[in-house]
Amino acid sequence: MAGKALDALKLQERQNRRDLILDAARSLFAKKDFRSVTVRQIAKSAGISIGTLYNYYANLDELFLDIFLKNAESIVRQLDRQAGMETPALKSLCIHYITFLNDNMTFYQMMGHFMLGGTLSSAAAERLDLMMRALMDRIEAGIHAENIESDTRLKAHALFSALNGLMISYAGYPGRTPDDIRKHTTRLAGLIADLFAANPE
Amino acid sequence: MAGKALDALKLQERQNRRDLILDAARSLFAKKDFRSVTVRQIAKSAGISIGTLYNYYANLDELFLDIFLKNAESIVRQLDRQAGMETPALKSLCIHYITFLNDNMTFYQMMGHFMLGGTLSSAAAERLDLMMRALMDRIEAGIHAENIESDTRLKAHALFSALNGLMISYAGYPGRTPDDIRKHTTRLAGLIADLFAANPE
Amino acid sequence: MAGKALDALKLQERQNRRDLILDAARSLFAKKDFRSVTVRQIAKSAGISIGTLYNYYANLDELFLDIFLKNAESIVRQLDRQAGMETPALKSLCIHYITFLNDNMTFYQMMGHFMLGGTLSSAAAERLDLMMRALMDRIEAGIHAENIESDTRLKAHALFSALNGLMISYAGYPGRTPDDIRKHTTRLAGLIADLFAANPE
Amino acid sequence: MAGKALDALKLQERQNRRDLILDAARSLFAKKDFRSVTVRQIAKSAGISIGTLYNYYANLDELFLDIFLKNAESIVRQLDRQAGMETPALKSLCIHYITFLNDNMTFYQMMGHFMLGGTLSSAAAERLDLMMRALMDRIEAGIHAENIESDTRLKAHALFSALNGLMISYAGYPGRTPDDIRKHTTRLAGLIADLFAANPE
DNA sequence: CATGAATGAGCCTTCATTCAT
DNA sequence: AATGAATGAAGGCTCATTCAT
Repeated sequence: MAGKALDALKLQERQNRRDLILDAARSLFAKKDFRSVTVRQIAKSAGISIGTLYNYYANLDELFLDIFLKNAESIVRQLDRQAGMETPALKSLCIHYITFLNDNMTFYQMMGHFMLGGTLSSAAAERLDLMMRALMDRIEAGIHAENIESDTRLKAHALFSALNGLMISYAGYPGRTPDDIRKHTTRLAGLIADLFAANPE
Repeated sequence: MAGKALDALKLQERQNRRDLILDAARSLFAKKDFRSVTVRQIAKSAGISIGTLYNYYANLDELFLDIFLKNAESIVRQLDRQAGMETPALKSLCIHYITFLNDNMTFYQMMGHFMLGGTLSSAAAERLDLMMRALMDRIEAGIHAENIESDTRLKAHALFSALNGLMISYAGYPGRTPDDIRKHTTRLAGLIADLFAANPE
Repeated sequence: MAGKALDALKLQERQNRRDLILDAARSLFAKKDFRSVTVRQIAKSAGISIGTLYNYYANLDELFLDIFLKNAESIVRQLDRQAGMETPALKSLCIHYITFLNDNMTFYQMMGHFMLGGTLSSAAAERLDLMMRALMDRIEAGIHAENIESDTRLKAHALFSALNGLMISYAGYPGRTPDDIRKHTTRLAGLIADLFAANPE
Repeated sequence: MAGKALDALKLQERQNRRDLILDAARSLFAKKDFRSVTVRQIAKSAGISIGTLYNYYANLDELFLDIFLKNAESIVRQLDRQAGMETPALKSLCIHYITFLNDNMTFYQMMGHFMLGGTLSSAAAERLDLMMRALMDRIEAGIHAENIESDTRLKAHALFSALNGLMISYAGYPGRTPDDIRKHTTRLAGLIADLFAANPE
């Protein structure tokens, strides 16, 4: 029993370390494109050696995936928290999500990285898939909340895509400030939500 | 006057060279992710030296931008050609565009590159902006064709984003073949087009 | 006196642990080149921690040397066992030895490691020297068995070298299977044995 | 024609550079085990950058192979030069070869590296094979010179192995000076040569 | 204009060994 | 005695860009 408790402690300690590394990496991502962040920088920023970092993550992509999934969990939790509290439900959900993307560009960049270019291990691919489904569930729930009954999963896919598309289309638009971007994408998210909510069946 | 003609000739010659390089790069992109293509490979594929390549392009990003814009021109031309020939107009346009993205993943990846991560010179940014506007004009025209009158530019933005989003959300989805992707994104594009065409004003 | 017995027990226990580690390492060498085996792998394979391994061996080279010497003991025992049982004695001995080398490439690679590149402590060097002499004694005995009387130690050296040389010259020869190697080296070992047995004094 | 001459010049220049790198590497090998020599050290010693080194050699193993083959060429030329000039021919050849090995331990270490552990490209394997055959031809010629007619190729293999074996068996023998080694291996080489020359058919 | 050799900072990753617990 | 996390120097290699010819 003591052994079990010890193991739990160790596991906790290990998770703490991983979180430390994760936070260090995230703080770097705030300053620059995540693809240009190096192992050295992350290790230094976390106050550990390079070797130690590799004790916790087999390679950079695993670390990146962990951050991505942490972020995804976070947005899922946020959506769950606000579900049913605001009306209209779908519009509120869309605006929450697009706000999240504006606040977490790294999440969005990583989505692009893993979805377009990445070479994922099958274990990693599964984790990614699972998380995407969880996210999609919330969006589908938002659609249900609008009393839409037909093709809800498909519509969730379409809506999810449409929101994601706002960022690739406008996030780095030359000559716009982050605040401009936020306003524009939020407005467009609202417009898109309305379209989906209108339910022209 | 002779000088002028000579200049024109030179300019033409220069453009020919650039086209040669462009085509070489494009043929490489067909085989592999554009971020993993090296200058050496492009030069070799174009049958010129690295130094010569740099006589025509100041750096890789300029070359990439050129390719991106060439692709954009191409899709604009395609949209112009099919405009008014097929009905329903907007749905046809959307499916054309998503088909183009499926066929030209490099275009899409570059859009992500420039919109999310890139550091463009202001001249380059302007060229990019101009081209995006031209593309947007066609989409707006498609919306007009559905007899939608209000907020057409905004809706064009929303629609453009929604279509782009399909790729980042589903291209590369683990376990799907390119053909699966194509079918799914085309279907979703149709659904999105219908929503926009429904015009619930 | 009780202390003495306890000491002996401890010593025995210690030796058991060393044997455990040795066997783990050997089983790894069967699968891959010994230079590419890591401390971590050996520890894991032995079911102990890295730290514990270092309680029993000051460094990797000491472990390697121990394995080498264990292997050497083994071949010496084999030669003793078959001595006088087969005729012609020398040829039989040579074929036994070359068979052993084919079956224990690690032994041979380690011989190369220690004889060509290694930096041995003087204690280690002495252990190595002792074992080589023991091996040489058996070869010299084989030469005596052919009624050769002159320069027998020198001839033992020459014969030992000649047999060792078969491996560096043919093991790993590009395009040959392990079985090809075994046949070729065995045949050559027979030829060499005949030359030494011919005794042209 | 000018182009051809220019090409030849360039080729020559390229070869000069490779020779420069080769010599730098060789001078390092004189001081330490060739496996512990690094790319950085070789580049520095050759007065060039790391990148430049890689312009001439795709990887370290290619460089090592080149050095090995250069050395092999050198011993082949030496054997050709002395062929027929000294008697007894075979003994002289053997002593020449063993002297060469004593003077060029790196050659011997590399032989071990490529024959035992190396991962050669097939092109490299072919170059290696060709050179080994050339060397073997000389040894076979030496056997012919002793009026031995039967199994000469096989005997060449055996003799070649026997000589190579002298080094792995004695080159690093603990407590011996290089001069001790040289004397002992030379003496044994003579003994071996006599055995082969005795031709007990 | 064309060439392509030269550059070298920078990349990710490995691994024998140590030492606080 | 046993542990295994931490270390960090060192490894081989890449590649956009420059510049002397």
